[in-house]
Amino acid sequence: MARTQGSHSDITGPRIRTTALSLFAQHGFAAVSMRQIAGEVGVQAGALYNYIPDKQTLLFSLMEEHLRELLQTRATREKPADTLDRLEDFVRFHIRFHLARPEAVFIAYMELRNLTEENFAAIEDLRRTYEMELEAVLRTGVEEGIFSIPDTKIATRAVIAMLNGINTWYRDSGRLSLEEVETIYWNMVRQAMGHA
Amino acid sequence: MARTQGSHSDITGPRIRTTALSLFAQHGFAAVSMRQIAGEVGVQAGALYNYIPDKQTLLFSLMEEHLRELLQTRATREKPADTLDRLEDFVRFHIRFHLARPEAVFIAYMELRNLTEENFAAIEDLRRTYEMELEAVLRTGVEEGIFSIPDTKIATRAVIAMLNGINTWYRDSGRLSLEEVETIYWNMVRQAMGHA
DNA sequence: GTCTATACCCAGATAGAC
DNA sequence: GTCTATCTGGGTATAGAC
Repeated sequence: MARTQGSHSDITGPRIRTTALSLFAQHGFAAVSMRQIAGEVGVQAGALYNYIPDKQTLLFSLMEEHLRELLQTRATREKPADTLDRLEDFVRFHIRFHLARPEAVFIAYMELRNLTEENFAAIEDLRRTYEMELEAVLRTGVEEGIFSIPDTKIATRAVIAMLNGINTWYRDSGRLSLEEVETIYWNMVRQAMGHA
Repeated sequence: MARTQGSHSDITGPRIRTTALSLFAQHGFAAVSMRQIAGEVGVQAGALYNYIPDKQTLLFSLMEEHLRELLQTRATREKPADTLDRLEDFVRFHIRFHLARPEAVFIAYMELRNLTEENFAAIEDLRRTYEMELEAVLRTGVEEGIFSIPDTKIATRAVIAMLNGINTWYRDSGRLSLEEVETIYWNMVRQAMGHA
């Protein structure tokens, strides 16, 4: 993969990010070296620093980009008016979005320990924003009497944890289609929330 | 914490393990050095190798010990005859056992990437054994007609993921007691499994 | 923008004195 | 069983030539 020489600013920048994402997901942030990333990209380690200030910032920006895209995509989506439909929409959206980018999801959950304090706080803030939408739906449903759960905060966490678990086992080549998985989980979530 | 000199085989061995467990949970396996472990224990790095062959084996043995204790504890527990009671027993046991040793749980899930192929296979085998008990209960319940789930394998994973999520937020000092958390989750699980 | 070279530091693991 | 000392390799990041 050795590069002779030359200027490739449009290509190298994005390639560093996708390569780092993939390597961090496979081996973990701390276990991946800058030399390793550079090697896969096809440049020398020093060249990476034309694009990123340091390794920590690279990790943070990958996580931040992922969460911002999540919020952005969610925000521009048309939402059903009915509360039950809204929960179904959230569940199906969550599964689809997260299964489509397993590496980013994995990093965003597993590498929180490796963020500096400030960066950690920023990422947690974005995640909280996302989860608050789900909690709002659940609270509305409780007020309307269609859900029966004693604590919407806990129910929110339970739903998110259950859905995130899919990423640990789902494979495109598996025996169930994405649509089937969505439906199975949607039913479990609906029932768990005490919907009749 | 410098140790002058002398022999402490009964103390040092266990201390290495508890210290490593704690440091790995906090910073991640790859980010913790042998010198760091030795420093906290109060010995020089070289002395660690009187107790462990290498860092990889240390990680593996910590995970293995955790899972063996899980299986052991579970095996020697009296099980209710009724299927619904059995599921409730599993849920409450799982929550209690895992909340009691958050560091070991965290490592056993987060550091799988850092195991060699053989060690990974051994750990996954132990985990599968544990989860198979839950799946057996669910399958029995479906046959008896008290649960209504289309796929017991997926339901098993969903329940485990939901319960494991508790470890990411539960604190002894929080607003809910362990008993309350258990009951809330037990109800969500029961309903998710389609129990009337 | 990328290269080569390097500063500086720390990693895992071992050898041999005590 | 622990220490000190050390081997060997690799880490992040920077400097300066092209």
